[in-house]
Amino acid sequence: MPELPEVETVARGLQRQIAGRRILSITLGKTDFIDNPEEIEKELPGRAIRSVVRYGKFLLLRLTPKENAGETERESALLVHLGMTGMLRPQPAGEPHAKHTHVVALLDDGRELRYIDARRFGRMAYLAGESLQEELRRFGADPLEAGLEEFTARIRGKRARIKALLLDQQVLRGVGNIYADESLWKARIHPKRLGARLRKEQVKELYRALQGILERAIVMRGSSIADFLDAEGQPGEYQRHHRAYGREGKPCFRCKTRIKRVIVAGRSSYFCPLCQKAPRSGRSQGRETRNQGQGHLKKR
DNA sequence: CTCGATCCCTGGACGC
DNA sequence: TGCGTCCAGGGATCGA
Repeated sequence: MPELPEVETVARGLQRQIAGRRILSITLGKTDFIDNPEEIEKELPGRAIRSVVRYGKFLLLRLTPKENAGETERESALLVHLGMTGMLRPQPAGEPHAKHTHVVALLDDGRELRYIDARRFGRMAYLAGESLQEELRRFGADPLEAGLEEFTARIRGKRARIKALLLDQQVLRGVGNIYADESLWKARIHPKRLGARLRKEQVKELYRALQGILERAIVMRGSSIADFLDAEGQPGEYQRHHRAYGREGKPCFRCKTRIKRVIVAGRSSYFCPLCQKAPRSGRSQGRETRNQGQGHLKKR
């Protein structure tokens, strides 16, 4: 499932492979995940791909203006969200199309940029000018660009559970379920803790954990757990370093306690029940701790 | 404001 | 082998 490190990996691969190429034509398959398919068919042919960058979990293919369009140069881009199973990669035009290939852009060097997405949980949109800026403004800070001050303000300024905040793209853009759980594990914070009730020191630990994990995951070209492949068709390696995500019942790397799984913010959340202390029970924070009195805390 | 529930979609795992 | 069922999850939406 492409999150920030996976999308960054794809963006870098595409930048290397297709930046500068001109789009000659567009062929669409199923379009129910595309905001404006007819505009894509009309606007993309003739434009070159100026650069490919990541924006949160989106790929932003920045485009040149149409050649003869005398209009004032408006920023234009193709936004691509890979959802759960989306893949975007250039392939020789002669190669057969994989199943679930829904968008094909013929490039000026004989290759095709193909969007393949079995579940179509992704999203694609052509946007320009103010509507592009408006769309980008909807999202929160990039976790790798935000300073500690901003991060702290965003986390402590809300009363939602920390897991929900990490997943909320309007708070931070790019974090998904895997890296949320991994960073909470590293910072020893229970996913049900309220953001507003974290101590400053804990927020700082979370900030450092999140940045460190994202950076390391980018170096390893992301996590391939289901079927993530980068722009070159290669899997990532970071799944070998997961400490919490997907490890239900397995021993915690710190204390050997079995990793537990609970649903928080509607998503599976993996955590160590010993290292990541649950919030005091109460209607506001969930009741996982109902029977964990002070009794056995210092059991020795 | 925040919550959970529901829907979208398909492939893979699992049970019989 | 071949069904049926459940689950995964990012994001939108809706009602509580």
